[in-house]
Amino acid sequence: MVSQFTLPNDRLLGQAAECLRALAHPIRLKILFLLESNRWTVGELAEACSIRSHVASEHLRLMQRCGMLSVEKEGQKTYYQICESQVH
Amino acid sequence: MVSQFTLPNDRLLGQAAECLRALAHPIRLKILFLLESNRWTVGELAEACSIRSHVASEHLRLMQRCGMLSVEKEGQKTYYQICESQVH
DNA sequence: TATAAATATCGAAATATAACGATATATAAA
DNA sequence: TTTATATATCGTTATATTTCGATATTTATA
Repeated sequence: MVSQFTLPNDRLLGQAAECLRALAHPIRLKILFLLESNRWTVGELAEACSIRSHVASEHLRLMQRCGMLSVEKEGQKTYYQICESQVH
Repeated sequence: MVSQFTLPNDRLLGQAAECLRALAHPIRLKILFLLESNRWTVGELAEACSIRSHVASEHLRLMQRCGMLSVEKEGQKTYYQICESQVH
C-alpha cells in the first residue's frame, strides 16, 4: 500500500482549514485549555486571558461558529463550554 | 483530579498557535496530505494544487519555518518532505 | 422605573496574511 | 558561454483577521 489516506476534496480541505484557523490563535488556544474541565463565563475567561470581555466575546463567537463550543445563558451570565460531541 | 492539563505558558501557546496557523490553509493542508507518503518537488506540488510554483514555494517556506517540512536539494529540483521527527 | 452588570454587536483602524508580477539565483543543457 | 529550467525572493496590492471604542441588549438590583 502506498498511502493510507485518500486526498480530501477541496470542500473538505476548506472545512478542515477553517477549524484549524479557529484554533490558530494563542488566546483561543488558551481558552480551549481553560474550558477543558469546566464551563466558564465570558468575564472569567477575559480576566484569565487579560483581555477585554468584548474581545473574549468575539473569540468565543468564532469558536462557537465552527461548532467547537456551546453556550448556556443563565441570568446575566453566559457560560461557554467545549462542545463534547464535536471536540472530545 | 480536576484537570489533566497544565495550562501552557504564553510562549508555548504562541508556538502552538504558529504551528496551527501553518496548517490552517486549504492549500497547505493539501500539500501535507500529498507529502504523506513521498517527497515532492515544488513544481509537482504546484501542479497538483493548481497554483503557480512561486506561490507553492512560499507556502512551503512557511511550513518549513515552523519545522513541519524538511528540504533536500538535488540539482535544479528541491524536494520537500514531512519532517518525521517533528510531525509523525 | 432607574441604574448597574454582563455580554454582544457595530463600524473603523491597525495588523497580518496571501497572491501577484517582476526579478534574482542556481543548476543543467545546448 | 548562452539559454532554459526550477526555485526563491522582493515590493506591491488585495484580502482577511484582530482590536478598538462606542453603543445596544438583556437581566438583575436599588
